[in-house]
Amino acid sequence: MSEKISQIARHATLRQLQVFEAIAHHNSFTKAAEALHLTQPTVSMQVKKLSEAIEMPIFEQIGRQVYLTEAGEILYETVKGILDSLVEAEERINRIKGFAGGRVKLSVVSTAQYFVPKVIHEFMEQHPEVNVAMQVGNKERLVSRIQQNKDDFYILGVPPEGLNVESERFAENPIGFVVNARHRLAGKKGLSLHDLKGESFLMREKGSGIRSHIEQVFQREGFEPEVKMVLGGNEAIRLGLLQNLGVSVASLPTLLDDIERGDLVVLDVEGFPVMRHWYLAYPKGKSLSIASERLIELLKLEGERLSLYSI
Amino acid sequence: MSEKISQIARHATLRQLQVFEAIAHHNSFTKAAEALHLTQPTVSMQVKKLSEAIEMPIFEQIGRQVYLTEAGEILYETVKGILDSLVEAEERINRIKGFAGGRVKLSVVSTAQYFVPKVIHEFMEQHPEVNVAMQVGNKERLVSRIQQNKDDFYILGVPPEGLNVESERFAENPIGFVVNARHRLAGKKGLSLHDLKGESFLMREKGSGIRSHIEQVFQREGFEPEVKMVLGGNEAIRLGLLQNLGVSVASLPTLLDDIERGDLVVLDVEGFPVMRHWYLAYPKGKSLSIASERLIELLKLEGERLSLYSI
DNA sequence: TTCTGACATAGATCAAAACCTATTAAAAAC
DNA sequence: GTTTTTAATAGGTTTTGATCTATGTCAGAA
Repeated sequence: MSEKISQIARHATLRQLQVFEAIAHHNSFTKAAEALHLTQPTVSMQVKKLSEAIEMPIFEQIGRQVYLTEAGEILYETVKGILDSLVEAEERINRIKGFAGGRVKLSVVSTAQYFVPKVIHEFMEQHPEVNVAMQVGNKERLVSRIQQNKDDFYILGVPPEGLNVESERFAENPIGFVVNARHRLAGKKGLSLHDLKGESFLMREKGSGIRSHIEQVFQREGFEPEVKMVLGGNEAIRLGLLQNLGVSVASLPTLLDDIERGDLVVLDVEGFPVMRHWYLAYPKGKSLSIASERLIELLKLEGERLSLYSI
Repeated sequence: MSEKISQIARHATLRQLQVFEAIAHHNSFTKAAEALHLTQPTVSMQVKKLSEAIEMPIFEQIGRQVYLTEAGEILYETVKGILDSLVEAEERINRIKGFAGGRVKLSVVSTAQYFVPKVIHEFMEQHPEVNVAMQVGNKERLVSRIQQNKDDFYILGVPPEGLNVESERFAENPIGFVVNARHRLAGKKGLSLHDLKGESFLMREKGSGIRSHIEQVFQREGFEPEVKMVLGGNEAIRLGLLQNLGVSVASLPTLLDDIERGDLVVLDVEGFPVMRHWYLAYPKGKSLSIASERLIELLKLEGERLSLYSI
């Protein structure tokens, strides 16, 4: 532990150590002065001060040569190490200033894991020297991590409240009716909820954020779907749809690939898609690294791209 | 190489690093201020300056907690290392200030090797943590080492001239007639050179410093000894004397043990012993360590002890 | 809402660091 | 013995470091 503060640290200065290093390196006060663009008396003075701090001579002059004393030699080894480590630290910091070598930590709610990794991948191709660490968790876990300042930023499905964070809606998360392309309703225009009566429904388990949200909408419209299957997890819904087992209400971005490929289609139902959003958040006072900012930028771009599908 | 001087070293101060370390350690400006007996604004100011030196924030405040930024974390690791290494250097230097851990290097002319090691041994018993390194060499070699400032100090048979050294006559090196205790002259008082005529002489080889010195004395007195044996080296002379093979002229200190034990005796010849000396020398400007000074002190004591036998 | 804890800012003082120029001192080289 | 090289000393200026008190701000806790 560096609890004990040394006399040296108390009374010496970094400048003195630099000058000392130069002298020891050149074995000459005058040469060191030249190298540092100083006058010779200046370096003499610095050495004198440093010697006083150490309470021992650090150089001895024999003839017209200077030599390190024993104490000087000990100090020299130390000082070389110190100056080198400062240079190294500075290099590392410069690297994170200018991108390379930095790391970005983010946590996302589980529903975001369908599109964030793709963006991270893109980011890492552009900046291979940046380390990205993504955590996935439920809302509770995210809130806890935010409070502990564990990550650089977060992606959530609802704007966090009560926490002191900057948050920003950055992508639309449209929820819509999806069917297999071969489904009999596929492609039909101007459907209303009533046209869906009697359809087999594939629904997420109770407790899913999406399901509770959708149920509110249905209730408002007085619509009661005939639920054929309750499937846990988004992936199960997706597989059900691909096998044309029925209609589902789902977050469209998570099915984007299949929709783009034409295997699944979004039904044109009045009042849908219902719009939810993704929120990007970070604690107030957080100083984001350039790398983080760049990744956020890419996420927003992807967010905009996704939003095209909401129209 | 620490040729490149870092921005940090240019603009930061050791004090700032200390304060920074304390804050990072306590995760609090206020706590750090207390620990360092400073006010909170003071440490805030130090951090601000340090941040400016680094050109990056090093702390971020989230709620009522402070956290290191990424740059801060890099800096923290470095700073811990720096402060620790300063403490360690200081400890090492303190050890040589107060004896332990130091080293003493000396070079002696070969004729001194009969009594110096004994003193070194005594010194090392008193200060077991000091390293002593003794080189033995002829005069030419010693002069070369002096010029290169290779050792802390030197022991020679003549005061070095032409070199810029402090030198001090520190022990007498009496040259006298020695015989076996059973020799017929042993114990006789008030002898003169003429009483030695006809005695068998054991002499060092030509070229020995002692022999040439003695021959000058003999010549001055018009004395011409009957040399029975010429023996190379001090040890050969000693063995010859122990076997009572004759009279010898020798450096008494080198035979001290046998004389004290009573096996050999010094003859009481008028004008003898002739006095030579040992000289202790070190370059002007040399800063001697405490350990060196202590060893020199012991050497002088031994020198005085030896000198008792010159009376 | 108000209170409290924690850092930031402002303004000021004092000490010291970091330089310089000019001169002195000492040893080595010529 | 004079010159040259190299460091020390003296004396002075300017900058900046280090620190204080008093006050402001802001988020979390009560």
